[in-house]
Amino acid sequence: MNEKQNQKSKRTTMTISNPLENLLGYHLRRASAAMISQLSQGFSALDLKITETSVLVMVEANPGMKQSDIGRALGIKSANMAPLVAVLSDRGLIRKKPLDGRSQGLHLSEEGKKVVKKIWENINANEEWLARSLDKDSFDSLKKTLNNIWL
Amino acid sequence: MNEKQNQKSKRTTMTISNPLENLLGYHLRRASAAMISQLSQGFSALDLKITETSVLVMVEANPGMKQSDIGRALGIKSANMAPLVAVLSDRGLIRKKPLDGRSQGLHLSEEGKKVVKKIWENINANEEWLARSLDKDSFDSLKKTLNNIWL
DNA sequence: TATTGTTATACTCTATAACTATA
DNA sequence: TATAGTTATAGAGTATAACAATA
Repeated sequence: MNEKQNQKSKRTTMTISNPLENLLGYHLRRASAAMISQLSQGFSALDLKITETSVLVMVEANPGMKQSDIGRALGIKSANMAPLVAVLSDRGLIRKKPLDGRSQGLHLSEEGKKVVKKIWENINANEEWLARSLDKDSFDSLKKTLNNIWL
Repeated sequence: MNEKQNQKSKRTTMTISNPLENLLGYHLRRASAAMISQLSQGFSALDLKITETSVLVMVEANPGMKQSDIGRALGIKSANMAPLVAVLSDRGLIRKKPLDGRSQGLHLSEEGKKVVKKIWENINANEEWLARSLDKDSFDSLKKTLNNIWL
């Protein structure tokens, strides 16, 4: 008899009020966190972090590009790009070719190209997960709304 | 004489391709980061972190609520709630009142009530900043879309 | 047994400051 | 002078593991 009401709290059905639920910023933060958690889980099989995958995808799309340009495009500071690129280079996923005395162009290795294919599989699966969570119309309108506003 | 083309790169107008721009997940992450940066800046004047302000707002809306319930509502793990609540308590913004032998209800102090007013000023300013960035229709549809989906 | 709260610890991402070397 | 890249370090948020005390 009325078992549902007793599922969470035993005595009083003390309802929780969350004023943050009315805020767009709050939902933006929660939605982003949920998405990142989902995406990271997929990338863990490749032993890659999200920032690392974003750099690999950029190198694939812009072979020979300097890491400073990639960092600017992704909003990653040069101080954080340095160790990030070092890891990818040490793992043999990217190669550095000198452009001049101070800057080096980044290229994918053969191994890197294989890895990027798997990265895209995960990215596409994540977008589908988002689409499932949002329904098609909301997904499209959200993408259009957010596109080219931030950065 | 075509000065605009020379604003960014000197020699070649090497256009950067960013395939991530087509992804909703990417924009969600960037938008959330931009919003958090904006909001944190406002809270720094109060010497409060975003997670701390979210707890204070919840205590204001639910006086006497246990920290475990607040953590659940906000998606903050109990291991992270403990030091968070301790800081707010040490600063005299909240008070703990024992509910039973193991749980304690949280309440705002007078000082805490004053601080929450300023928190709301910052939150409202942030929402207005978001609305300005997005235009009214997109803002409303975004809020409706994200509402009650995540968590 | 499950819940409340705590401590310790580690990881990801981001930020600033200071620095070297090159254009 | 400005840019490319690096190192060191700190902070904010989140995660797991292990634990004591209580319901």
